[in-house]
Amino acid sequence: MKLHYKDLSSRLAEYNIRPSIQRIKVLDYLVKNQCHPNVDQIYKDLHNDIPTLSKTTVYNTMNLFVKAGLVKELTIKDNEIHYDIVTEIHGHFKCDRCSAISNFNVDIESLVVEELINFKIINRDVYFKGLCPKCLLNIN
Amino acid sequence: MKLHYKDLSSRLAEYNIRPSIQRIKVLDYLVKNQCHPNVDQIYKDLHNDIPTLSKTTVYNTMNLFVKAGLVKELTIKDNEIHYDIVTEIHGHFKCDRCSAISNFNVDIESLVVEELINFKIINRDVYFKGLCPKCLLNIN
DNA sequence: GTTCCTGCAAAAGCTTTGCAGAAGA
DNA sequence: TCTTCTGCAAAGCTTTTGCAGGAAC
Repeated sequence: MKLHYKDLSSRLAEYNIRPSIQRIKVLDYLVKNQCHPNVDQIYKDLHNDIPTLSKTTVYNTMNLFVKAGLVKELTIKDNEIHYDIVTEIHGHFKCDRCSAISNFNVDIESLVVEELINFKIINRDVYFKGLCPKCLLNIN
Repeated sequence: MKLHYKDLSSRLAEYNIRPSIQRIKVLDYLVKNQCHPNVDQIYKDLHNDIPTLSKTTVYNTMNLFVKAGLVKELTIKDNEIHYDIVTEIHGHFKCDRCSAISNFNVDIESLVVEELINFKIINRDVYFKGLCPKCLLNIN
């Protein structure tokens, strides 16, 4: 599935975001590489394509995307912020060894927590840590 | 319930941590104020009691406590790291408005996730965001 | 006497801010 | 033309590191 300028541009338009070249490229990157990147990864990978790109613009773009609801920030304790273009509810698994992040499906929408009955829950996140299959093999 | 030097000291000993005055005071603070503090809060609140205390020592102490398993770092996307002396598994709710963090009980240990069958899950965290009862009242 | 701990100062790393020039409507 | 966007430089914050003096065992 290859996304072209028009598709990306109209996707931005849905979120009331104007289509600059930088924003198009960042969105394209996020869609093609669903890998929970941080700002540095996005910057480094796009730098070849747009040599004049600055990190500030990547920061601006990601903050804009988050505010618009196009991407989500991951609830992951790390030094940097990681982003996810899949905004449907799902869990995240982070490997303690290789730091790779995987998505998984989990039903926490139907979870009723007695103690939170008077709270308004807007966002639910599930975050597991441990060892991924690849690292488990390498250890044994 | 008042904890004295001996109780605190032996609790540290259980985790093979030597009982310096600073460490005793930090542990005392954590036990008395189960409030998910960050380094700055701990530092500010203990500074009156120990005027010579430095932030570096608080950082050192908390890193030591985490490594020993005496406290846990919260999985909360914030600029700072928050700590929890309750190490049993439970969920955290953070209010978007007043930033207060509350604990709640949730059973995610029994949750079986098909996709993670080949993963080794060491740590499970549930993190909800939204509005706490107090802030809900103030808005309406 | 040795080892470990504290705390100052400096450094490191991520993110935001100010601003001038460029691009877009 | 007027508003918005980009990107450089600098600043802001949290956290870590180096190190010398001090404390603990």
